[in-house]
Amino acid sequence: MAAASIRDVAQHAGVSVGTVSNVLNRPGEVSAESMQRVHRAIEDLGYVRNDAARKLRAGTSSTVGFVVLDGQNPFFGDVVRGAEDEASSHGIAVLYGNTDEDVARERLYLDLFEEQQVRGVLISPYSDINPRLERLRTRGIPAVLVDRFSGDGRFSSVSVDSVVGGRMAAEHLIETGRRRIAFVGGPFEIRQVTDRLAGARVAVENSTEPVDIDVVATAALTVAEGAAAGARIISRPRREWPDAIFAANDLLALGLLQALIVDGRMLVPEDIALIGFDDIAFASAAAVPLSSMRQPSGMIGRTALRILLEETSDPTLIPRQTVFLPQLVVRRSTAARGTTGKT
Amino acid sequence: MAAASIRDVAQHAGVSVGTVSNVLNRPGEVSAESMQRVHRAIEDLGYVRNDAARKLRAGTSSTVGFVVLDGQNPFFGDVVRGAEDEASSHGIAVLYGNTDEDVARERLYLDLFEEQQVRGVLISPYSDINPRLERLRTRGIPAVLVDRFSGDGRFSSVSVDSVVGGRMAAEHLIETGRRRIAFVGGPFEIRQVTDRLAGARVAVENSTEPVDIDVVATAALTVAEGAAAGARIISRPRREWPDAIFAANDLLALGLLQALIVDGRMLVPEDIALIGFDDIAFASAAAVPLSSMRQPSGMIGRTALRILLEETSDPTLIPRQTVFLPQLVVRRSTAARGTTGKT
DNA sequence: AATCTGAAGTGAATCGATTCAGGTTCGATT
DNA sequence: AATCGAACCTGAATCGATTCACTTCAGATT
Repeated sequence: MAAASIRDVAQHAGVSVGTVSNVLNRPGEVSAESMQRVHRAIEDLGYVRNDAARKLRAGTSSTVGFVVLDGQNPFFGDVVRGAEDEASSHGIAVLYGNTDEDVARERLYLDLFEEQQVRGVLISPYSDINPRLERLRTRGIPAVLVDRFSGDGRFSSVSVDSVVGGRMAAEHLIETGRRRIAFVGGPFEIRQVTDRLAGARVAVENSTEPVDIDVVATAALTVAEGAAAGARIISRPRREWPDAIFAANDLLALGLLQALIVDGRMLVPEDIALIGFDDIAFASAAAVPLSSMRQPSGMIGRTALRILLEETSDPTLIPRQTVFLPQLVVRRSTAARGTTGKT
Repeated sequence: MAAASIRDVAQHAGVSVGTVSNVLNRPGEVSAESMQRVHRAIEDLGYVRNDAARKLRAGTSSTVGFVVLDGQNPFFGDVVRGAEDEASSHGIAVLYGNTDEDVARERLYLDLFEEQQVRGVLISPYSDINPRLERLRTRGIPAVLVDRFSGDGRFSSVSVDSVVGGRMAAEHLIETGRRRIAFVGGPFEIRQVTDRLAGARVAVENSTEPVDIDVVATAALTVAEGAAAGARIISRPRREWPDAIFAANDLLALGLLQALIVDGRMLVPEDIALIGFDDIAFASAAAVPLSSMRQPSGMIGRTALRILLEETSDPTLIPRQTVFLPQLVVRRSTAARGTTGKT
């Protein structure tokens, strides 16, 4: 049983294909009578529009591609979710691909999206793919960078100011009396990591008190790497133990927390404060609820999608950089020493 | 600058469009000479295949739709990931939509996938959509149910035996000396929840020792609901405290764990054992590493996709139900009372 | 009665990749 | 030399929705 085409519908309703198309696309220009008959026919035949034919003719689709860096990180899950919400209110679907920090897959998905003639592309880039995105643009497919500031201003971007976030986190640690801060994060190819560290350094330098900061490098932003980093910190001679840790993201922080609790010699927050970044859902659910720099993740997705749609409808728009400020969320893991603080 | 079409490529290379198509689709039937010239031309013109035209002609695409119940749950993230991996090794892309337990969105995505003529649909159903799936099937679009046994055998499914899983979890609690078990879960519209409880009841009845089990209902399978349920349990008179909790999934379990630790009167695992279901990544990273029933989540996704592809290539295949057994993962949260067990 | 107007409708051309019946070339075989 | 077949190539027809120049016709205007 072949699917019904627009021609079948036209025949069944006793009108021309043009009229059927008008019923579907500009209902104003059709008499009530035809309208009804066409709808009947559609119902009877179970007709469903063939998107391929429509797309071929129109040269564009109602799909948007999203190339995500790390689908396992709940932070990106929230961003995708926001984009999806916004998209579905515009009748647009999000096609989505995971790169897992793999250059080949990043390219694969961009090719795929180009073949599919998506309306536009959201991407949290891993490698430097500006040239690739330029080419897409000449094809009429705009792109918006997500969670990454567009340094050269060639594309619109939606991100969070990681430098400010890093500064706020470190200032919070200093204000609550900490003086020896360890920054845990890596790899340093990831822009956000270096920015957060840079921000923390600013806070340290601006401090009226003398504050130390040292760096513990990790190979990835995962729970496992966080736990490993924790073990390394614990194995230091006791007098070199920090009294605060700033983790580049919450996954690391959760790993660190686990390592510290298992070891048991340094209590959080009594002996050592711990703060993460992203404020994923699991941060507040940790055994010691985790302080964190909240990113408005859903909002990032929504905004990116909205900007993308604006650019598709007016290609002359100049790229604009949207930067949100992160927000300090204080929970028990950074309570000051004397405090019995619960959250 | 209009994008180059296959005709432009043919002209540029001095061959016919048919030959260009052959280069792209059956490289064996083309001389090395033409091959090279066509590839040159493709390079020069920056040609990219128009997927819409190809799909229109072929009547089918190389895309698969995945309708996911709860994109925020890391368990589904892992399933999607597995499906994606398998798909990409077949040159197939996964289009993915989140229903968030919303009937309207479920229908929306199915409509969308039908218009797009996807190859097939993976779905973890929320409402009863068998009729809708039947219609898709008459259109040549097969569907595979994910994480849900197909009761009437009309569709293939890939799931985990939740009854057995529930039994194993409860047996483990009983074997390690627990006698008063609380089952935390809900809503009971979700099949998995009732199955897991049913399994636990079987274990209790089969036990040679007298074992109590009672049910603490939740409104959703989330961390927040878990914490709330924990508070309710703690507020009971002391002699009615359970000595073990079986949570319907890990999100609940993590919430429960947090509530118990914050309160501090019941130690895990000394006073109360805690086991979850799914074995998401955060389970092992919890402050008290969480015992759980592991579901082979990635495998579920891979398998579902593989079955789907088989059904697309041979529509006469009879639906088959694939059921995995969950696996008990013992960590510290269910260590026997005397033990200093660490994991 | 002749003419015009606007609303409603028609149907052929179009988008670009694929397919396949038919054509050409050329070396091997008889 | 004639015949054959394999290898390779050609190009028109096709998929289905959209578009737009064109037709139709009821009713208004002169």
